[in-house]
Amino acid sequence: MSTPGDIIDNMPAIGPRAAKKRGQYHHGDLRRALVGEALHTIRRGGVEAVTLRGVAETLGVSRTALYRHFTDKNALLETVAREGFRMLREATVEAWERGGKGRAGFEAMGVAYVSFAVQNPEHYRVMFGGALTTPARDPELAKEGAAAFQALVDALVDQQRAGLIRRDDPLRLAQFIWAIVHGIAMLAIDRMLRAEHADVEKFARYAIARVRDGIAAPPAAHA
Amino acid sequence: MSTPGDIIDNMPAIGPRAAKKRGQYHHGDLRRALVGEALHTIRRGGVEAVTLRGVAETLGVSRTALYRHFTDKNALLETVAREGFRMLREATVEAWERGGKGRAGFEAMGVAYVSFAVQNPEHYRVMFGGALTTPARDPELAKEGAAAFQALVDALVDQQRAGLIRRDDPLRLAQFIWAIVHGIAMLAIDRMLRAEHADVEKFARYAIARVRDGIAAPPAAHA
DNA sequence: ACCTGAACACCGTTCAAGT
DNA sequence: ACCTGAACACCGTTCAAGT
Repeated sequence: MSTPGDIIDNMPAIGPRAAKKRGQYHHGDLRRALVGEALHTIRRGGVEAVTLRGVAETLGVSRTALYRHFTDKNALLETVAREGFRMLREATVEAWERGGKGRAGFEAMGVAYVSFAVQNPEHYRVMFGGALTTPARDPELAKEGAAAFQALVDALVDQQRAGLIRRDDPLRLAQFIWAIVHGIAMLAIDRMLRAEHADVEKFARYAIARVRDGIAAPPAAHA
Repeated sequence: MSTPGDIIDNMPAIGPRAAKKRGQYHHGDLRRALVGEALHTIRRGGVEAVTLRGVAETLGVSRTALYRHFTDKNALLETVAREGFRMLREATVEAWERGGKGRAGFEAMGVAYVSFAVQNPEHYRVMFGGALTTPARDPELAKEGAAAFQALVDALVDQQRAGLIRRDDPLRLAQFIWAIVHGIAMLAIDRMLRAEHADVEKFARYAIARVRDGIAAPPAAHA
């Protein structure tokens, strides 16, 4: 066990550390602190390790203080998931652009997607995998998820314009690609890839290469 | 809120069905009954709906009777997962064979995989998705999972021999295909496929067609 | 507004005891 | 062998009360 409250240090800090004195109100942005602590716990031990009581105690706050900022535990996890989609989008878009777009950029984008999942397995599982009680999705979460997906659509349209990819419906194409990287990510996280192919990034490159052949533009039989 | 204890009334009351008389031992195969009841509950409300207390009560058995047949709750869920892999293997192999193997059979196999997942979403989630506490996998579960995977490898090798598919490492190829159908299945289960492509089977056929082009044997430039 | 402690209705699991 | 009830150490959430 680490000392309680050591992640709060990431926050801009209102004072030396953020710990509050017993009996006083919480210092500053409890909402932010709750999300940060939940994410920290998720990284260390998965969603199942998150208990409202534990989070509150680490933050030096009463067990029910959370309900001032979230309707319930699920709402807290939804916020964590939302943050994950934002990070995923930023990682993939940056890879796409730094890779110079086109073929190389697209490969980098795919690798970045899988890498994010493998490096943040428990966080990724909260985003997908049904850890959320999702009868009615949080609209903010849906929006962030849609934005991440849109980045992929944009990259595909760009390549279609450049004549690199067949001109199928971009949404359909994007879902196809998404299913592949998502499948690789999930299998890798669940440790279901054989030892020979445990190098996930390498495997991702292989997959992207194979898919390339499948979605390549037809051999230029234009008008 | 309902009055406490009124759920017991749902039981057929000690007669027609297999319910046992109060105070007596369980009729026959309690182990089987536990797995069946757990699966039933999973289908209706997901893994989270499974409580040992609830399962026991439905079966008219004490809350701790389960521990005579399973080391803990996780062991029960592992058995449910194992059963899922067996069903998945049977469904895919049958599709492959009834489809006449080859191209058509392989497409049928892929569709069967995704269909199983979509028709048994909560069961599928127990098989993957980390619902299990899997620090050390149940060897029986691993075996059943490997058998399901092997069916895919076999189908690929068969097609390689028939010159339909490029002669890459079959294991690698199988993992690639698996990632795709798994990705489609998970996204479908999580309701993340757009309305336009909500017809999962159709979408699966599209994906398989695109992948076909990527894994096809090179245009016969042999010796 | 924001926080608190006590209380409620749940969990999985252990254990001494019964047949 | 197989089953039992009581008990233990947990949960998320509600609620009247405090500042």
